[in-house]
Amino acid sequence: MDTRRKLLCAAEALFDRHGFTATGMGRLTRAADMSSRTLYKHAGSKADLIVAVLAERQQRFLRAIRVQSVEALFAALETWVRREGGRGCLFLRAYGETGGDAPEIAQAVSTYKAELFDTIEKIVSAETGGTHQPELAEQILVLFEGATWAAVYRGTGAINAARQAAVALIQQARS
Amino acid sequence: MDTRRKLLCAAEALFDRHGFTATGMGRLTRAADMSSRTLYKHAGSKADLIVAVLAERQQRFLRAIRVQSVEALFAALETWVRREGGRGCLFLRAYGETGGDAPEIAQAVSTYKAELFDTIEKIVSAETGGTHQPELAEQILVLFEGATWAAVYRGTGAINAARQAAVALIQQARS
DNA sequence: ACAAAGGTAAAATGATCGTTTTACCATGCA
DNA sequence: TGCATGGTAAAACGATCATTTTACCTTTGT
Repeated sequence: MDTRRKLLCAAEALFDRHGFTATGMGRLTRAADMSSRTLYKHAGSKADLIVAVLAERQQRFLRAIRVQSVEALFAALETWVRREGGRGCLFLRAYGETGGDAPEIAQAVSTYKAELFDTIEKIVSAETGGTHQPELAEQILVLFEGATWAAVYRGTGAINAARQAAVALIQQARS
Repeated sequence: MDTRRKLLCAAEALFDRHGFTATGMGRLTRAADMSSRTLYKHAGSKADLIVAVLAERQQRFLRAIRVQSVEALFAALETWVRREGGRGCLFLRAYGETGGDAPEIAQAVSTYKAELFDTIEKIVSAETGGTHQPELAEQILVLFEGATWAAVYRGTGAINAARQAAVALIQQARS
């Protein structure tokens, strides 16, 4: 089923570059190079398509930041932004566009963010000698979120700043 | 001209709660309790209205965070989020919904972010004894941005975490 | 040979979009 | 008295929205 992948790729790119609501199904069928009938047979509805795009993005992004140190975490984010461009967190953008009025999308966002926090918590724990430090993990999460968004208007320099701040906080916690 | 203020207030609330694109002019006229003719005479167009809302928000928000310490900066953010709710940065949301396809909105966003960075830079400078430290200021900016967004899904706890991280970074820079 | 599967193009559906128009009503000032 | 000013309601505008329908074309496996 190459069709579904083609659809998801086109949809992810368009949603990311032009926004979810502003991207119409007409533009999607053209970009994915398929008839609207085929699109609806695979996607179900636009909301379903958004959820599918988010699910695929979650897998891809979490795999991209599967690292073992805080330093590498921010390096991975920088690589991602250089490759894909930085337009903020796609999940929060989806949530913001619907105002939480679409429960399925709100659910996808909270699932992703929970897993993101979990990922960061594990990295932080590994760097501080296996100790549980939820407050420190939350600080790193905030830096990660901030780097993602600040990169929109300040470029990858913001990610570097975040990386240095994160390293400093970790080092301070270790002593 | 009470009419214009009524319009801007209603528009800001609806845009914030339901998104810019998803908020139609019909819903706006109902919320602002005025005819569409009156609305268009004051607003010009929807894009103009969005720009006007952002300009008003910029003034209001920057006034709310006009403080003299990093600690107070994050306390002010927490107060804001408690009062107005945390749905992320309205400017970046507007930018994300249009994908930068609307130059007037992109301009409003970059103007605001420049002034925000300036504000933070001054606070940081005051706290480090008048020295210029753009890297430290950028770290605080990233924490501020991250706190704004992480509060969407983690509540005000994320702002507290950011505040503590910021204070630690400032203290470390002072020694 | 045949039928199911999966695709196409193109038109139609009804709703909603942003915006403008038409026609009217109050107010206050000259 | 008269005439701007600033508002109202309601209809109409053409465009676009998400979605469905109709009718047809290729594959592919049995």
